[in-house]
This record gives sequence, C-alpha cells and structure tokens, in this order.
Amino acid sequence: MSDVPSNDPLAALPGYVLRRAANAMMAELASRLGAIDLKISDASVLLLIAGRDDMTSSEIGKVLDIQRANMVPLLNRLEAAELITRQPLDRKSQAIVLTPEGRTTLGEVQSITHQFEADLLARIPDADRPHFMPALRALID
Amino acid sequence: MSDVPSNDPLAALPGYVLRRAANAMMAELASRLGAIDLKISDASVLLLIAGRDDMTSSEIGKVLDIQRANMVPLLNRLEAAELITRQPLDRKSQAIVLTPEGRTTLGEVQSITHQFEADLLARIPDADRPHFMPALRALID
DNA sequence: TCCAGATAGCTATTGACTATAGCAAAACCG
DNA sequence: CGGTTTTGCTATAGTCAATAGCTATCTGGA
Repeated sequence: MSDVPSNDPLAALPGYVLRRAANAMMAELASRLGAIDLKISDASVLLLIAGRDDMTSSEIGKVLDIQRANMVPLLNRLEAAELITRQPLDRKSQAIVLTPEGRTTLGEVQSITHQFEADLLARIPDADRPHFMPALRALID
Repeated sequence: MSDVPSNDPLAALPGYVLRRAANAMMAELASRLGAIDLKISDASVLLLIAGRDDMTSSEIGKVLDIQRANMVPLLNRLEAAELITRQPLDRKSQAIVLTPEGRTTLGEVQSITHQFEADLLARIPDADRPHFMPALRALID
C-alpha cells in the first residue's frame, strides 16, 4: 500500500535484498556475541561440538565450510581462551572437546543465539514467517 | 515430514541458514559477473546510476552502504575500465556518469542480473516465493 | 558579509577473513 | 607391502571493509 519510496532501484532485486538482510543480521549477531568476546565462527564451532567429543578439526571445517588451514587459528584462539582442548584420537587425528569453561560459555552462546533467532523471526510478519526457512533452504545446494 | 537428517544442528537456525543462502547466491552472482570482469559492487554502482547523471560518489555510497573511502578504489577501477567518468558539479562535488562504453556494459549487467534474479526465484517453491521479499525486507531497517 | 561547521573526495593504514600452496607424518586399502 | 589419501599445520597472498586524518569547498546563521 503506502510504500515509502526507497529511491533505490536495487531494492527490488531479491539477490540484493538477500545480501542486505544477511549482512544486517550477521552484524547484529556479531555485536551480541561480542559481549562474550566470541566471533560468529567461534560460536558456531561451540554449538556444533556441543555434546560431542569425537569431531576433528577437519570434520568441523567440512560442516561449517571453513577450510582446514583456516581452522587452525580459529581453534588456537578457542584453545587459548581455554574453551576447548585437543585430545588425540590416534597418532594423527585429534578430537576437539569442550573444557568445563567451554561448556559454561556454550550455555551463554546458546542463550544469546536462541534470543537472536527469536528476535529475527519476530521481525518477520506472521504471514511470511512459515515460508522463510523453506525459501532459504531451497537456495542452498 | 521426511526431513533428510542433515547432522548439522545449525541447519535449524534461521540466522545461520540466511547467511549460508546469501553466501551461496552471492558466489553464484560473482561468478556470472566475472564473465564481464565486474565485481558485485561494480555492477551495483552501474545499476544505480543507470539513466542518471547527477549522483555523486558520496550519494552512491550512502545508498549502497559503501563508505566514502572505499568508493575511491571502486570508482577508480570503473574509470580505468572507461565505464564511468567523473564530471564536476561544482569545485568540490562531481557527478559519476556512464560513458557510452559504460552504457553498453550496463546492458550486459542488466541482462546477467535479470537472469540471475529469475533463476534465484525459480529455485524457491511456488508457495514460498511470494513471501520471500517481504520477509527479507522486514529484516532490514 | 563573514565565519563556524558540515561536506566531498581522497590518502594511508589496519584488521578480519579467505584462498592457495606446500609439507611431514600418519592412516587407509587393495 | 606400497601407493594413495587424510590430517594438521605453516606460510603467504589477496580481498574487503573500517578507521583516522587531511585539504579544499560549500553552506547557513548571526
């Protein structure tokens, strides 16, 4: 109905709006996670290995789309913060395991994440909300 | 119903899926624009100043969310490719204007973009498609 | 008219993140 | 066994955005 004239011709392009929305949301999440000194990728690792003690660096990278080489500084950071430890599985592989402190931080991450996701969904009109995830999933191979 | 077990606990998080979808789509668009040696930000500038001859660097940056400082190398690149020129508006400001070659390239950009947006929407199930843009718009302030 | 403050364009630098190549050691498998 | 693959890592380079600061110019109110 009463559309504010956005005078931005790109606002009609789904790809452009998708990128804008993702950027805005990730900036918001990064800001919230900053309160406990974690980056988004840090938090996603913690969430992924929650309740597990058998995932290797390589496996985590495959799931999260982070290359092996780039997992190293990330895990070093988490290890330096004493949130995870590296535990040998055999003489080559090692499991990434939460420390007790890591488990505490995981709780905070889950709390922040849960609130963030709820706030995100709350911004979407009721009629559109059920269609949000299916639409996005369809875009991911 | 029959959900394929993705064994990725993050797949249930809207924010995470949003980021993944945006990344996948932007990688696809970047690849297509690479065929005419343009980056996504290059193309968005061309699309924005299409049919106008009065937008300054600062104004373009405000609309596209690109900081003044970062507009400089971007416009230098487009100018070096002879797609735009800088035309003085007064002794301080200058309009960014498409060259004839820029207008030709703009046509290619519009063609690629149009096809990309169509392909993107085509991947979304019919039932969800009408809800895609409204949902995303709601996430952008 | 004049001056303070805002604005435009730019330089230079930095940090975050990602991508690539390569390596040694270990594991895997026919 | 022995060739191939995998794992974790180093080192490096490229992309991109953010910050601070500078000069010249424009603008609006006293």
